[in-house]
Amino acid sequence: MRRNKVSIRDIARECNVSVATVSRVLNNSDAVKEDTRILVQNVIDKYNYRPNELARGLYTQRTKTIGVIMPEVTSHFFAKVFIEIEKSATEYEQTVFLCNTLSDNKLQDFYTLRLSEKQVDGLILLGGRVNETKTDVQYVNLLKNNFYPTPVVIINGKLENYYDNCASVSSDEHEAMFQAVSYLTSLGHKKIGFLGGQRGIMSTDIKLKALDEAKSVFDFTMKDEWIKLSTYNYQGGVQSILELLKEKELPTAIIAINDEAAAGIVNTCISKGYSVPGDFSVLGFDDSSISTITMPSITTISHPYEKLGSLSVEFLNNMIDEKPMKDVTNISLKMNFVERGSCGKITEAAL
Amino acid sequence: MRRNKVSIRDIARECNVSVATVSRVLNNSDAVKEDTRILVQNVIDKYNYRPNELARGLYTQRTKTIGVIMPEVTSHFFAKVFIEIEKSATEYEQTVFLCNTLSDNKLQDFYTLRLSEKQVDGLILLGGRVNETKTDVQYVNLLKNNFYPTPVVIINGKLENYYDNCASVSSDEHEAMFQAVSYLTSLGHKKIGFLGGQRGIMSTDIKLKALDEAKSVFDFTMKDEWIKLSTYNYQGGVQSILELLKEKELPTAIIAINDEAAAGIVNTCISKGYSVPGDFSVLGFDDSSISTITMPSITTISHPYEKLGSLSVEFLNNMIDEKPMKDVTNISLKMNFVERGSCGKITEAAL
DNA sequence: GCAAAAAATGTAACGCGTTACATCCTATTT
DNA sequence: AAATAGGATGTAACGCGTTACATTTTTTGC
Repeated sequence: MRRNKVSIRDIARECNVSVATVSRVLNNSDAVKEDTRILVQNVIDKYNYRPNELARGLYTQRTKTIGVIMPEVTSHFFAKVFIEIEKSATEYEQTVFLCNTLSDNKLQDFYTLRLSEKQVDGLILLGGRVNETKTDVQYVNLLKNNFYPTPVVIINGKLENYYDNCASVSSDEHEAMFQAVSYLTSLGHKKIGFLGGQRGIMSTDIKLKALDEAKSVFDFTMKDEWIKLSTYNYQGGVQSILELLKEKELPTAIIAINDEAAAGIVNTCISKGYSVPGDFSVLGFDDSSISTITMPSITTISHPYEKLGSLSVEFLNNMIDEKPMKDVTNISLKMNFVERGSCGKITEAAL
Repeated sequence: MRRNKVSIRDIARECNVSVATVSRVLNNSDAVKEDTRILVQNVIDKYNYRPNELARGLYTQRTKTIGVIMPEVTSHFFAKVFIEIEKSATEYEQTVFLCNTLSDNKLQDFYTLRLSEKQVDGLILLGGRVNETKTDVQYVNLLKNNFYPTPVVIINGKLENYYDNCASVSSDEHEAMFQAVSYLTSLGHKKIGFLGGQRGIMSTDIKLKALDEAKSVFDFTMKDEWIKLSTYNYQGGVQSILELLKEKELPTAIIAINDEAAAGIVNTCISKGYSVPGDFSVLGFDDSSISTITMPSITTISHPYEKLGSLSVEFLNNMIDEKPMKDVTNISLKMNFVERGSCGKITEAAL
């Protein structure tokens, strides 16, 4: 077996003090005589000794570790949120386990159990399909039976009423959708389509619901044939716009599930000879890096990434420390409109 | 303090057996009478008991955890490699800590110590600038003093001769550069420029060196003024092409440090009224998702992502298990040419 | 039916920090 | 100089699996 690192007992022996004293020096706790402190610290430095976090965690019941479960970091949205989570976690002196489920429920279960065994102090769930569908019920049960009472924060999802020790942080996609419609109608668009995404996933369901509700507030139509769902990526955008273009009557504005899909839509329109925004205004979501790459660049609605990350870590830590949450356990944050080139005033041509 | 989870002793008590027996059931080790096994397993299931990995790791000196340190997951290349690392790690029953340094050396040091305290079984270093520069020497010393003897694998970097317990897995960017030049010269290009990247980082240094060496094999020129370095992203591509366009004489083919930069180059050329590949052939690297989004799409040279991930995890585990490495501790993998639309035969116009 | 071998199970130490409690030492008070 | 308070340090239990070794139970062989 590999040689062991030096332990607190080794340090204590060399200093002729007890392990308790070394521990006190390590944690700046209680009183240690200055002479002793310096003596011990010197030996610690001499050996580059650092306490074993496993042993520490075993006793303190706190690992200073949190888990993050998401579908895929290769998606720009998730990667960006992750970076913010990590930044905040570092402020709380926490390290994060990142688990990519690749949208596989089995893998999600597996990682959840794994994280529980690793004694994470808390879990952040991202992009999950936690609502009323069947697999969700199953996952919620797994959480209840095998993860409770470890706290969980869900980002852009719903877990309240299902798991006791939880909180949520969301982008207000409902309000964002109203912003979107308000903007598009102000440009003169009266026919709006929706492309990409998938029912059963929060960010699609919410947007569609909002779009429907917006009908009673704004003057526009949205026919069922103008909704083509598929996936959350570029290819999904391509597929759904190709589907849409088969219709006899077409909308003049298109809201895409996200910027990746919007990019697929923009490029496909252009290569089919349409003009964007001349023939179609295309609006994306997320402010992904891709949105500045297409020509025209994509007008989009961005998530409050930094807040999304920092608040979820803050909420999680409040629960970990069992601090009162001031009744706010579910928060919804405003999304930000980013105007670029893919939307424009309705033109003669489009009518 | 939060209530403790059920422990192996609780299970043992309820079963009227010793903890050793429960442990044996958990690990399928030694012989346990079938009756006992079933009895114990039932109680384990009843309580959804799962052993505490901290305690296990404390004794076995193995945490089944590895660390990955990289600049940023928001970069597509790193995210893709990470996904592959995670897949392979899962096969080895390992969980991974992901640390993003945001290219900050301090943060890199910090995370390295953190991972050491967490007793990771091994570390994979990605995109680091480990070679002869000053900060590297400092980092290597940190590894030696505070991380050794935990094994380290570096992807697309060099650590041999600096750290004892290490291995490396690389994309053969040198050979890839020869492929690139061979391809471009075969299309008739005799003037090749190089844009993006940064000296001191392996993937830039190697490419420039290879480009230089290729001069004696292929018939082309590469003037110093045609090399404009900046960063690894879209903006870097934009900046460097704008710099290049100020030159009196211009190359007809451009090799970009990666696809993000290539995208910036392609789009900038187009918006300046040039044609790609009519006026400039642009070749990228990495096969990032962005390369299929620009118009034209970007001809690129891809990394063997899956191998990069799986071999680094395999090497790491060989070192963890102290298996002989058959003398292969540094491996270089062939990159793959992906022909798309951004390169073409040299035209009259470009001459 | 008994001895010996084999199988099953138990005991207790171990890995390594942390901390409640005990003990010892120094300084202050009278 | 003795008593006391308070500061400094030590002792040992604890958290929870694992495993070497010891002990008990069962099986095998004759």
